[in-house]
Amino acid sequence: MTEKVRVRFAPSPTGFLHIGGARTALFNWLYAKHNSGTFILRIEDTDRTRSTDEYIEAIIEGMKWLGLDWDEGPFRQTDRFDVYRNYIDRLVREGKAYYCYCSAEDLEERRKLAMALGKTPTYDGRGRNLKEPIPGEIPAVRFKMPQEGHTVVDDLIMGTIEFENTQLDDLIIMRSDGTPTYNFTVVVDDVDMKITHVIRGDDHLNNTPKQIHIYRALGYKTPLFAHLPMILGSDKTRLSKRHGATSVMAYYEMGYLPDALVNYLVRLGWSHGDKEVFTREELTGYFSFENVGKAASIFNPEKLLWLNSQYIIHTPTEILAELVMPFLVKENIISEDQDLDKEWLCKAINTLKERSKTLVELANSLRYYIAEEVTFNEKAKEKFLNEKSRDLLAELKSGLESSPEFSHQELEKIFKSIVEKHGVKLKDLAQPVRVALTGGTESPGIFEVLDVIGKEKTIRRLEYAIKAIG
RNA sequence: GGUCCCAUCGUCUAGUGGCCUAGGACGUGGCCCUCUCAAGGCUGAAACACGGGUUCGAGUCCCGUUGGGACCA
Repeated sequence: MTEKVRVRFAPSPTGFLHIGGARTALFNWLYAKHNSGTFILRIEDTDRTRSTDEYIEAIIEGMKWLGLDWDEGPFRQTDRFDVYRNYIDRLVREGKAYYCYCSAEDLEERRKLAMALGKTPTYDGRGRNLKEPIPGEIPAVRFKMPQEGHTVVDDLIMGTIEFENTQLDDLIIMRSDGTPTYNFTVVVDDVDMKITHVIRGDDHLNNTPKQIHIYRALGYKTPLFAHLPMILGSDKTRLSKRHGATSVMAYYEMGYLPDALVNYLVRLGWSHGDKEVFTREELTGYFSFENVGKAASIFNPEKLLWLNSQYIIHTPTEILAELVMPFLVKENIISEDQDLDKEWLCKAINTLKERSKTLVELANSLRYYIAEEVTFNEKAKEKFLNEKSRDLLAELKSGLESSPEFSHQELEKIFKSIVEKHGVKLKDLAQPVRVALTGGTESPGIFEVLDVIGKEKTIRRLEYAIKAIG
């Protein structure tokens, strides 16, 4: 009864994979997975002047990072020019398209004239009845749109939308330079690739009736359409560089986890009751267009950051240890060939994972565990490394030196005895120690920090701090 | 300019005519926990754009207004 679902993501390689594109790709991927269908990656590079191989690579890199694997492709339109040519010739032969000799300048002039008269600029179809080619001129090819009646788009998300055919201009399907146009090539590609569901941004909604007529002229059944609402920036305009990072890979560099970004993106427009955090399995299991909203949504970096922190907390520490390595190098915390003891690193990360919203933050917090020397935050030093704390630090140092054990319980005992002896609060000791060991006033629990740093290094740092007080 | 789409807290959203005194999440205020910072727990403020209908009853259906967005060049 139902044919196998085949969907595609068709970005044009005129830039990196951006947030909006990634969301479109994601919804296609989810729909394919949900229906055990096929997900196809197609590169729309007909615009040769703006398309580059670097961007193709970048898009593929972004897709891979997000874990949106495709089953077929990547296909490239530039490999298919002959195919388009054949279809265009056929349409002309069948009288469904015709040559148009109007130059771009003529058209522009007439448009201006119409605007000046307060009329809607439309193409008048003057080439339709041309019997003979005009010698010496290279024509474009226009598609004959029906001139009466209406066209219905049955959209899986937007519902039923009617367009008056009188509004549909005879569309250029091949420019005079021989290149086919977008609205034509998508249809041909989708037909050839047997696409069953066209899932794309709703910026394409107005093109859809035109495309439907091209399907019909070609003699093919139209696919089902699902137009996704747009993602907007904080000022409700199209998401752009003004709104901060829009390239997917920029989020990798800022230390985001791909699953967090995917989770964030899917909740932009789609929902499943009150649920906020999903595994991939849940996502592919639950996904359906019925729960996709129609309204555009605004990209909210704060919520993404929160989700990322949640994903970091719930990612197994061993995996975090792998993921953080490149960031340790990039942040100059370790050298490229430096190795860290895996077990120790995991212990360190365990104290930090619920305090890190990104991998970059995690890496930077690891700095005081890994580095040989601490650098004091000036304010912290001033406030906590002083005459008052010197004796306490010195006493702790000797207490640690004479203790055979370095366990959490033993440490707590040593701290307690010093605190009691001096009649001070634990924080009066803990904060100076914290500054001595980490350089700052914020860190995991002090006993955990001691445990990770180890006896020797701890004593060395206490010594150093005492000296610093003078 | 024409056409098309959209409209619930600041943001993402639940809501498919009575379950809504409008729920959840991010963010934000307060409190608790506490050696700091987080995480966590509790708690507060915060929305149905407006105006008409339809209906016993409308956030939910219809029409209009306003506002936003997209496409066509």
